[in-house]
Amino acid sequence: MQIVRTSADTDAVIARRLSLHGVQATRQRVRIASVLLDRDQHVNAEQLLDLLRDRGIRVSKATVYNTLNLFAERGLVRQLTVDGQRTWFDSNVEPHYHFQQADSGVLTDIPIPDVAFERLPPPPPGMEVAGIDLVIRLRPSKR
Amino acid sequence: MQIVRTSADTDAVIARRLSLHGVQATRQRVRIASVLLDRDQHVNAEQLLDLLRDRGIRVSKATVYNTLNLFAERGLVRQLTVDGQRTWFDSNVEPHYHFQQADSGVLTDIPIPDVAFERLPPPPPGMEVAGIDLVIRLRPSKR
DNA sequence: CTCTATGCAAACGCTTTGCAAGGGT
DNA sequence: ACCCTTGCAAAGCGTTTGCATAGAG
Repeated sequence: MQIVRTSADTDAVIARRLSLHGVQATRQRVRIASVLLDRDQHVNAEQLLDLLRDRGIRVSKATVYNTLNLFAERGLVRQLTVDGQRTWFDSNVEPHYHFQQADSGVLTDIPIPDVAFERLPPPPPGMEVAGIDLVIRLRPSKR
Repeated sequence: MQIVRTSADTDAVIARRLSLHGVQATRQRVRIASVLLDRDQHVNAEQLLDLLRDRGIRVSKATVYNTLNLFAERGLVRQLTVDGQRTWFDSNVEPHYHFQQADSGVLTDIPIPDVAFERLPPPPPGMEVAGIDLVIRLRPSKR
């Protein structure tokens, strides 16, 4: 079942969500959020810029970068480091892991319950675990 | 017990190692390898350049980059992606995982036997697992 | 009215590349 | 002798920043 909302409605909902994360709900940010947080996805700045343009939303590159970083800082998106080339942002902020296609770099979520650790090393003295990043790299199988 | 070799001896050993990996053993590459592959370490291009300078070895920045990429391609080092800012190279090419200090970015090896998976998701159809990257992010503990 | 966000272009940091000179086999 | 490597400087690419203008509360 698909949920359809008027754009005004959606914007208000988004604006409140931003406020709750301590982010001032400006026009650009609401527009960016409406595209970025619309569904679970992995995007980089350029792709987001394209997505916005596709919908006729004009936002400067600088604002896209600033907004992505701000959203990441405030927990609206998760910043991923999977290749050294660009920064990826994951609109799914729930803990989870990733598959990555070696060729294209495309990311796919792995839900937490799909992975279980039987043994993990204790953190060094004076340190605690801040998070676990697990990436399963994939390649096309031979047969 | 520490193994001590004459530098001439070492260079010959290194040169053979490079050849075995299909890398032509030029002067710069042997020098770089002697510093880089000397022990298990995680370095980026700039750090390697500094290490070389410390030993009075003059190599251009371009050559350091070219050589690191070549070594990675030929399996002499492993390329790591842990932050989006720079590329790290790990002289330990045996499979293993990493701790990463959130503040400094410093990497520490986690030996394979220290981690055991109880459950892992099957790769999607037509794909096979090329590798598993596991990074346990650390922060100073509160108490 | 004040403070923050936005857009633009320039600056930045890391990495790659074009080209001429030098080195390996 | 030929092909590969090296060094230098310039270019490239993703990202950040300075500053003037526009917008939010």
